[in-house]
Formats: sequence, structure tokens, C-alpha cells
Amino acid sequence: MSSLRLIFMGTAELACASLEALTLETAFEVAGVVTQPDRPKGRDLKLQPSAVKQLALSKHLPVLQPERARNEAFIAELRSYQPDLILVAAYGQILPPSILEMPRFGCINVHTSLLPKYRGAAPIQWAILHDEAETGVTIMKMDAGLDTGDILSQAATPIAPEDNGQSLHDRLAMIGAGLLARTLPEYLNGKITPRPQPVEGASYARKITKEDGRLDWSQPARALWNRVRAFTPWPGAFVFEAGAIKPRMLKIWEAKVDEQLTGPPGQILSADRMGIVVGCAEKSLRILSLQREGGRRLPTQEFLAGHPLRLGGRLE
RNA sequence: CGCGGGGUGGAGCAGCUUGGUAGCUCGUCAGGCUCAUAACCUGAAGGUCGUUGGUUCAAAUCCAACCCCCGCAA
Repeated sequence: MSSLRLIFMGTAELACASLEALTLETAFEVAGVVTQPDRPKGRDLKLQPSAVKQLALSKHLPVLQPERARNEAFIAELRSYQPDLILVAAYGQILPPSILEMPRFGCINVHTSLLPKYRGAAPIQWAILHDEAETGVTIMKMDAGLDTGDILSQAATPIAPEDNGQSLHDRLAMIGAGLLARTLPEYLNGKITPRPQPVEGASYARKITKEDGRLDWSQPARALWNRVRAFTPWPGAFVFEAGAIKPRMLKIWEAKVDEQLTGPPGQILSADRMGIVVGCAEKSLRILSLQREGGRRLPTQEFLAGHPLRLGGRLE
């Protein structure tokens, strides 16, 4: 039997590790890569190819970039590739039934959560936000619902205190790629029976927005700490210096919960080389590195050298 | 031409509007104090003020072009 014809659909950085893994498997032939159209990005809003497109081009794989995956012409073109299997990872568009039913082995998705928890667009961030002890990757067979398909395999990883959105993302990308490489052959050989997702415990991780990164000091320090971690490096947790005519945004990069100091929510309780401590609903948050609008990311000590903060001042 | 902030000793910033002596908080080095210290005191080294050109008796400061960094936005 000749190698399996496979179509890869993905856009974000997360998908690259999986694509890389698949191209290394001789049992598969990656016949084409589908990714989102180039989008305006960067300071000049110039069109930029997706991370997956860049990787695909470097491997000289055919790249398809339909504006809409539902588009009839695209579906026809996809059909012409006669895929045996379609692999989807962080693609960013809903696939119509005509695509889901196209390959004889179906469409397989790599999702970065332990389904049925955290279905949807931002499972990594929401897992950290919700103070989960662990999360993971699920390989599943896609169906018409949003991340509701039957499970082929899963792998878990603990969320460590030093984890943030970036580190967890990178780790899950690697775990996902490895799990995919192990799961696919077994699935294709009929050694895996897809099992339906449990009804209990399902949740939805909606897309996050910039505004979700705003720190609300009326929350407990641990919740704010989780928010900082979850939103690093994107979209970033932020606050504003209070009292200024033109409020300056401060992006918080690193923080930890301070067990000792307490004070009114938003009030600066301490500011020295050890950090900027701000009062919260419960305990306080010690900011270790931050970035002012227009400036670069700085450790607290260096930030304070040029931006003295008044004790008792406020952040909001 | 998407909007905006910025490039000043090793780090972060002020000074620029109203041209005329290089400033602040740190760091570094030396010495002092101290049981000790990331604390405190004294002293020192370290900068062609992003680049090029222009205006001027005189430019960090005014004008022009260019290079680079960052936030927003995506």
C-alpha cells in the first residue's frame, strides 16, 4: 500500500510542531497544507503569512489559503487532492460537513485541552485562569460540533507555578505532535476505537480579548496571578497608572502572590528592588517585571530607576 | 503612507517648548561604617546626547532626511 495522502490544515504557531512531525513520518504524504489567508500584521499592517504557511513553504509543500473553508471552489479543489485523511490543528475556521465527510479516515483534530473540558478557541489560557492543576492534549475525530468529536487519545501535563501561556503553549505543542505521531498509525490500523466524550465536565473556552487582560484589583491575588500567567505573552495583563491626565498603560509580565502584605485594592504597598506590591481583595500581588506603554519590558528594579512610583499611589 | 511613544555614560529616565557649564535613580570600582548585608556614608571612573546634512557666533535642544526600538491595532 502506498503512503497515505494527508491534508494538513492549520494556522497558528501551535500547529507547526504537528506539521513538522507529520512530514517526518514516511507513512504519510502531506499532499497539501491549508492555512488562513495572509493577514495584516505588525507595525505597518503589512500582510504576513501564517506560521504554518512559512513552515509549509520551507518544505516546498503546496499551500491553499481559502478566505472561507465553506467556499465551493475550495472544497472542489480540496477534493481533487483525494485526501485519505485531513489533520486539523489551530486552523481557525469551522469546517463544513462536506469537508468533514470527504476523507475516508475522516478529519482528525489536535486540541490543547483534556476534552470535554475547554472546548473552543482559547483552552490554554482558560485552563490557567481557572487554576487547573493540569491540562493536556486531545486527539479526536472531528464532527459537526465544536470540539465535540470522539476521542482517539489524550495526554496530560501538570500546570506548574512557573508556567505561563507561552511555556504551556510550547509544551502542549510538543506533546501534541508526539501524541499525534503515536496515535495516527494505531488509529489507521484499527487499533483505536474512538470513544465519545463524557457528557459530564464539558466546558467552553471562549476566545479571549485584549480587555480580558485588564487586572481587577478587587479580585484575590491568586486570581490576578493566574491572569498574568495566562495572558503572557499575549494579549498581556495590564493596568493603568492612576491620577495621570493621560493614563499610561502598564503591562504586567511577571508577578507572584505576596502572602505578607495586605492593603486596599489597587494601592501600591511597597516598591523596591524586590518588586512592586499592590493590594488585592485577598493577599497582594508582587509585580516582578513590567512594561510601560512605548517602553520595553523591564525588571521592577530597572523600571523604578526611571519611573519612581509613589507609595500609597494606585494602579487601576 | 493605519495611530502613537521613544533612541542622552553599563541599565532606566530628566533636560528639548524659551539654543549657551551633561542632570537624576541605579549599577560598577575604591574607601568607610557594621557581627553582617541587597542597608547606610564618602569618593572615583565612565557620555562625539541614534546617523547624516542644514540654520547659527554657538545645537542634546531648531529644521530636513535616514536607521533602529516599543505600545496600540491585527
